[in-house]
Amino acid sequence: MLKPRTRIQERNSRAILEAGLDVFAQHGFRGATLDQIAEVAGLSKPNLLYYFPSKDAVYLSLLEQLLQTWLDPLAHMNPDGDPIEEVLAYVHRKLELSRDFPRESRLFANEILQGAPHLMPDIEGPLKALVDEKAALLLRWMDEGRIARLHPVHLIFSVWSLTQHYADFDVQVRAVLGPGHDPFAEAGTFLDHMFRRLLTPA
Amino acid sequence: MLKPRTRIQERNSRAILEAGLDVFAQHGFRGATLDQIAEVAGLSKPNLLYYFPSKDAVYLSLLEQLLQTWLDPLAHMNPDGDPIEEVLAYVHRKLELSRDFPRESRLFANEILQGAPHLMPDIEGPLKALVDEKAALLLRWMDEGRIARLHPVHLIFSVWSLTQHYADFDVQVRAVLGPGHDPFAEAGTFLDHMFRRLLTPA
DNA sequence: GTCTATACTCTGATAGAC
DNA sequence: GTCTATCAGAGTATAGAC
Repeated sequence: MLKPRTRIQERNSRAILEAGLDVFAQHGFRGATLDQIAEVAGLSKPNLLYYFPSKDAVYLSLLEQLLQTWLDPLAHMNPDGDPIEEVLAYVHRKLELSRDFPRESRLFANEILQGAPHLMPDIEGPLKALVDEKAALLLRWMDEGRIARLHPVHLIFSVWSLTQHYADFDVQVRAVLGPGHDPFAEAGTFLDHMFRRLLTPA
Repeated sequence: MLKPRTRIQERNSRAILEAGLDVFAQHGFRGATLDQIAEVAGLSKPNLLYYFPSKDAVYLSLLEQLLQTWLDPLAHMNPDGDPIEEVLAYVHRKLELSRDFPRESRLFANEILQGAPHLMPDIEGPLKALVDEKAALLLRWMDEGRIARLHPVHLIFSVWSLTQHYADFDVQVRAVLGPGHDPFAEAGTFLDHMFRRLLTPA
């Protein structure tokens, strides 16, 4: 990406990333076209390529920011807090991400569906390391009898899948619920209930 | 699709649909190319187009079969069975679908991520109708005090998201678990535990 | 910095030989 | 039924005027 020096460059760089997020999230890397991204960004295609040297560069620039944002809620699970409230706070933060950044969620989903060709190193590295760390914490809480005993890694998977579903399958969720629903508000109540019930020791 | 009349036509039609499933599931509709599908199928591109008139025709042919298979487990939830065992059986059947037909799951995910341009009528029609029917059944069971009270539609969403996650995010699941794991076997145990705990009346 | 023009490749689809 | 050849259009990317 061109290092932004002027306000115009700043604005156009942002517009391209915004547009790229739209298009890549909907159609995946190969399904997205520079034509479409340029149109959404309100630029000509050559002008887009003045700011980013290639389609790949736009995609990679988007992915770079993504994983950090994605892992942040899990990283904030506090070892010294109340176990059940910590997990619930994590669930709610993750659901808020789905609500506020659905395109980022779908971009991530597309990348994984393609076999994670760009993100695999990050998944096997920092992501796995963080999950291992937090799984150990959950296990300690289970050993201390403060939350119910469950496979800690699959517990984390369940938080991911349940929250991301509301971003990635948004159109299906809304179509099935019908009009007059607030999917994310209902999901918040539902998931709070669900995990509280699940985690409270027997 | 060409109506198969000979064994060769039968074999080639199948090979094309198999290959199309591979490629569409990984790259989505726009990201898939006839070149790649033909290569995977072991045919030339013109020969592929002898069997299917267009790229669209291959994709639609795959989608047609999909929804029926996808809804089948939910349709089989029996109003006269034991409520908790019926839901658990549904969860296990859905997880088996993820294990045995991961490409179909990813094809579906891709279609929804794109905004369900082809499947929306089926989602608003038969799928919503089936969910409404089964949600009413779940609600009856809740009213009778035979399962815990939860939002029935979001309960169904939770089954979808938790089971499909193991197909759609397979590479991530395996990378995070590390070697020496059987994701689907562990998920079966985990989800059985989870829903039993969740659904048992207080 | 942005545009027009264009090079070159890929993609979906067709024609016609065999 | 399958292949080679090919077309028109879309796709990524570059050159060069302004």
